[in-house]
Amino acid sequence: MWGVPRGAAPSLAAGPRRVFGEVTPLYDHREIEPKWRAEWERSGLYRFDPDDPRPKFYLLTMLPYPSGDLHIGHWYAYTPVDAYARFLRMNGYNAFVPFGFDAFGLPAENAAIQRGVHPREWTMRCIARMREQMRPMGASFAFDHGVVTCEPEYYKWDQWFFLKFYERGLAYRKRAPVDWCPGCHTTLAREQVVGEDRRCERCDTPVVRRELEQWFFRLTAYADELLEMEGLDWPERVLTMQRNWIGRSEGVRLRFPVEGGDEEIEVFTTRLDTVYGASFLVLAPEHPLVDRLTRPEARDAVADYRYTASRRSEVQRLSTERVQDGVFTGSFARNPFSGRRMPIWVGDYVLLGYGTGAIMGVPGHDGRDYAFARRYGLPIPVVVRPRDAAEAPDADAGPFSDDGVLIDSGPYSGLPSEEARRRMADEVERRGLGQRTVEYRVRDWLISRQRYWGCPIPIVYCDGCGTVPVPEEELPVLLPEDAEFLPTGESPLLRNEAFLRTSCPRCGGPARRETDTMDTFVDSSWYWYRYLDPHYDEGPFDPELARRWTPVDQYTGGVEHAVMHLLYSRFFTRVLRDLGLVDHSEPFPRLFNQGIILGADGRRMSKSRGNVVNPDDLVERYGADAVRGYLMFCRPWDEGGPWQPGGMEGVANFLQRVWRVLVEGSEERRSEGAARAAAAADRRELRRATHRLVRKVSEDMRAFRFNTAIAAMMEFVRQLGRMGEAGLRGTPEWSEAADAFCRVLAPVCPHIAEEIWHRLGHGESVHLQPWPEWDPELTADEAVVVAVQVNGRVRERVRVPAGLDEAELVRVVAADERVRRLLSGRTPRRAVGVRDRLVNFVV
RNA sequence: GCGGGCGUGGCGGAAUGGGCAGACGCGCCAGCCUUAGGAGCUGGUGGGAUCUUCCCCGUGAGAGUUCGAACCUCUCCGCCCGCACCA
Repeated sequence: MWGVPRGAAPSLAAGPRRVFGEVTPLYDHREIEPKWRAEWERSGLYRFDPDDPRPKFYLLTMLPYPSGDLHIGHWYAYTPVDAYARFLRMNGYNAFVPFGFDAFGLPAENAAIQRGVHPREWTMRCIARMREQMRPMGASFAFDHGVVTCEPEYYKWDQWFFLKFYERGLAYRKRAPVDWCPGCHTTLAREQVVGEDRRCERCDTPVVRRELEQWFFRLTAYADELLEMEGLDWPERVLTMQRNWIGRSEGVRLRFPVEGGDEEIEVFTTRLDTVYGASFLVLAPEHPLVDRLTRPEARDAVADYRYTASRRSEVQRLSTERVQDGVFTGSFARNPFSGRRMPIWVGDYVLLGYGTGAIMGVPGHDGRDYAFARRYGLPIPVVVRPRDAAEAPDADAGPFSDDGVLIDSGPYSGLPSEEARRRMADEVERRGLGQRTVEYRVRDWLISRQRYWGCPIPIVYCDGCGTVPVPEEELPVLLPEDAEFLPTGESPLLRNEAFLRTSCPRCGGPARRETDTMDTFVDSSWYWYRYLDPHYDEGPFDPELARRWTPVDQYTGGVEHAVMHLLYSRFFTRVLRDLGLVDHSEPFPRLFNQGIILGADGRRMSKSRGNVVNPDDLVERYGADAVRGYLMFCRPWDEGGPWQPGGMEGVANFLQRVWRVLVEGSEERRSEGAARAAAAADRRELRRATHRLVRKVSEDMRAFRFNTAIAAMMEFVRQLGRMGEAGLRGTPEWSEAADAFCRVLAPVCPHIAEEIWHRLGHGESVHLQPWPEWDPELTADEAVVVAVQVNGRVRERVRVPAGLDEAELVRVVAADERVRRLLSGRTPRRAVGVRDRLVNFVV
């Protein structure tokens, strides 16, 4: 029943083997892996039951975009998730591990343009293919709970959320300078523009600036709250990235009166302590006051400058070391602290989108202002000196931008920066010049995309009523199936009359639909709630299930989503909370980032580079269990790196050995006859090894240290093989060892573990067994070898009873014959003992 | 520039409440088995000296703390990642 048919080609890793002159049965993954997968599917082994009374565990992995081809990186991300899920179940948890697809997005639409396939069909084919490629992994995921975000029954609720956001003023439309990707023919959120040369995160094309009317989600309303991350068990760098991205800074808004009128210029500063050193003001070129403040004689120069600046943002700023330039408006303001007359300049190193779009120039204490002042010969007052320097720093030596002690600052002279800021802010507020404020770097989330393959924004425009939300009962606003895909770069929705033309929900008159679709990050900002019951139709998700099953207990995924997806999801969850839909603020209290596997050449895997490692080939050759095992063994899960093709063999050999020791070995014993009487000491040793294995694997699995867990299994099997030779087969200790080993192997290599489990004579699946327990008593050594050091150098090793305390250990070791010889009569000045480790004699 | 992380054999990596550095695996070497082996088994494998033992040097570099440092402190060097005119 399990011999390899003569004609069948055995897999390379499991070549025929001769024992006692005949071909013996061998481990053939091609036979057992499909067999067990079919069996698990048939018996519904991993069917999810939300009402199962065992403690729940929601284990979630970021849903992938269905690119159509699974590569080894996907396996690297998902295999440990499956192993951990199996581990949890064996530990008594009802683990929910759904798997879905982030199915809207540009590649499908581009495929439609290039190959004439409808995006829906393309996407569904990709999903089918990826599911097919996932199958051999034997993953215990709840695929039937996996949402596909391009399904109307899903995106209907994106639209529903949009309406809720709109009602609360959290979704709004405004005209603003936005980032446009010429490659993708759409606007992008600020988070999707990367690098110092500002490229599109998807296609790497440099973005350009455009002034457009777009929909935004008011993320900034939650900026402060999103900064609260205490208690999140997340990788430090992700926390840091989010903190930096939100970029909170405390400061003061301060108004400077303009000479000869009643205009005022408001600036934001975090360094109010330097206000006596402010010698000029700079406005962003787009600042609304520029026109009014520009004197007739400066008009041409300012207009020129603004034009150049506007072009500059469209072309790329190639250098970060660009000079700070600008132009004088001809107007002056007065410094309300020093009384100094300050020229008002326009400069594009000042950004309209941050603070007030205007700054006070403090060249003595800010690098950019310094460069600007130098360039245009503006005065450089020095008003702060370093704490430990008695003299004022020389203005020619460059700006001093640290905190220090104030000088030449009227009544504030002599105060440290921090205290001065406090008192000066009091004065600002007292005199009505401005107030303390907090500024954030994060912007509202631009969600409009000028593309077809996304969730339509449920808004219509009526000549009479203006912007009108689509009523809830009319959702979903369906994407028209009959769209035409042309390489014009324009959304097909713009030319689709049937979609475009509608009637106003308010007055019934003719109206036009919004043609922008939503950023696909909207789809992925709440999907884990929908997973619980993907076909629920009374709301976006079943609130009762959400109450019991969320937040997610453990989230895993790539670090590339550190700001985008994770920030949006945290924002969404807070809005859901404020809508009364969930009772928590953080969707993912625990996050783990797996590393990225690169091509063997050390570069990112891509078809164009030809360095993609295909899991199908590896599975065919070595079997899914070996591939799973190797991926979990090759490095710590949070580390990535180049694919090392050679390493596969090691795990394949390990599984061969497992088979030989546990399956073939038992045959040999039967054919050889009775086992030799096993020594009692060996039997104790075997139990010790078994219980230590269980302890080690339990601890490592819990902490996601899969590589060392597997190393421990490898060591154990080697030892087990030796024990078998020593005649321990057939003993109760052997049975315990084989039994426990099968169970700890099961999460990592589920197929072979199941096969061996059954061959050991068990009827029920190994995956339904409880995780083995270890007895601390049994893991303890009876005797240990401790190192004997003299002056910190190992000179001898001595076997002593385990568990001696420091004093006893030193006494026992010092009494040893070889140690006495080593010390040769010298009396140690000191002896340090470390239990079960070493003794150090200082002479 | 700011922030986060990391430097251990030929390679991936073990070992950080300071305590025998290099677990486990790849590769390499030797032996066994074999008609054969790109299979399997056994053993060896940081560098140097000696070739049996004893010894010396070794965790990016240098210093420090300590009986004892890959681990703690300081300085420096290098690499990776994120942000980058944010006032």
